[in-house]
Amino acid sequence: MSNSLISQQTPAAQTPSSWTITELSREFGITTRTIRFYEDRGLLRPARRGQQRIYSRSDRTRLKLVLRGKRLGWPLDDIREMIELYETPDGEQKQLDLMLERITQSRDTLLQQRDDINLALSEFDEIETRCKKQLSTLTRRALP
Amino acid sequence: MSNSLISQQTPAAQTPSSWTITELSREFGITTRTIRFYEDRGLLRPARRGQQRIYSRSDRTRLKLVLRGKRLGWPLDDIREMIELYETPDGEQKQLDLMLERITQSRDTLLQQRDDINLALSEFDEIETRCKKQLSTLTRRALP
DNA sequence: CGACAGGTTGACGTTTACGTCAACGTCACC
DNA sequence: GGTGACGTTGACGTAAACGTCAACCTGTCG
Repeated sequence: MSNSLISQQTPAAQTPSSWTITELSREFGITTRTIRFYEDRGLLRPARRGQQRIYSRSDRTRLKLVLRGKRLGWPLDDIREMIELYETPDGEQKQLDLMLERITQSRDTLLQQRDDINLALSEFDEIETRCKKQLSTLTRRALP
Repeated sequence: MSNSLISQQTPAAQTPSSWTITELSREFGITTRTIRFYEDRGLLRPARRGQQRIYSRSDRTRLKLVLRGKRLGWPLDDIREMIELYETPDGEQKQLDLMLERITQSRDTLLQQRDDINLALSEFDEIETRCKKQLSTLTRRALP
């Protein structure tokens, strides 16, 4: 069994098993130029039929991972490293140790981000409560 | 009572109540140039003594919020909007409605980010487990 | 055959978020 | 009164992450 989380799954009934660049761009709401740019930066490695790019199921998964990384505000280079964690096959001891270290680092970043988010969320709750109180005060004044 | 979450608190025993730009830059590990740039983009509004900038307790809190926004990968303009939510005083109905809408938007973004983080974290757990299993296999082979 | 949709490469432009550097002010201290 | 430490403004440079545009290839439909 492969170590990769990105490898091909058993083909589900209706979903296609390969995509063109415009199909992917439409599905994810990004431009084809962006997708090619990601390839240029080593984030994607689609197959070719002649000149044209063909995106496999795993290429599509990679792209999803890229977009998730973007939503978290990670730079592309960091995203590439992160994705490599998903695909690295069973390696040697040194390789595995390095992977574990990188996982720890990425996890620390994620946990920090999650803490930041939880703080912001609770502060927003507080502000929202105040707003609503203020609003009800206003309407009470308006209807005496 | 003010509506702001950033307003001055009762001065705690030891903490100073104003800072210079270099003090802040050292405390948060950013350059003075960056701090001035944030001011330029409307994220900070320090007082002046002559030409020099003086940062109050609330300026420092704002800066902390900026850095938190950066850790979440938000663009500076979005961070400014977010911070304005913290400071807007009691407004009129229209203003309050707008605030509530913005809070909802920011919260949606944060919740999406938190979902992404939780997904990534659980995937990393999975990868880590595999790595460790693989490692123990290696050491078992090494010591027959 | 022509024309058109879809894809490719390369060059160049643009925005964001800073860094770098030069020239100048100012205050304290020796 | 010079000389640092600290601070300011302005001009310019830069890396990342794309967008824009032109020129070209390729299959296919009428």
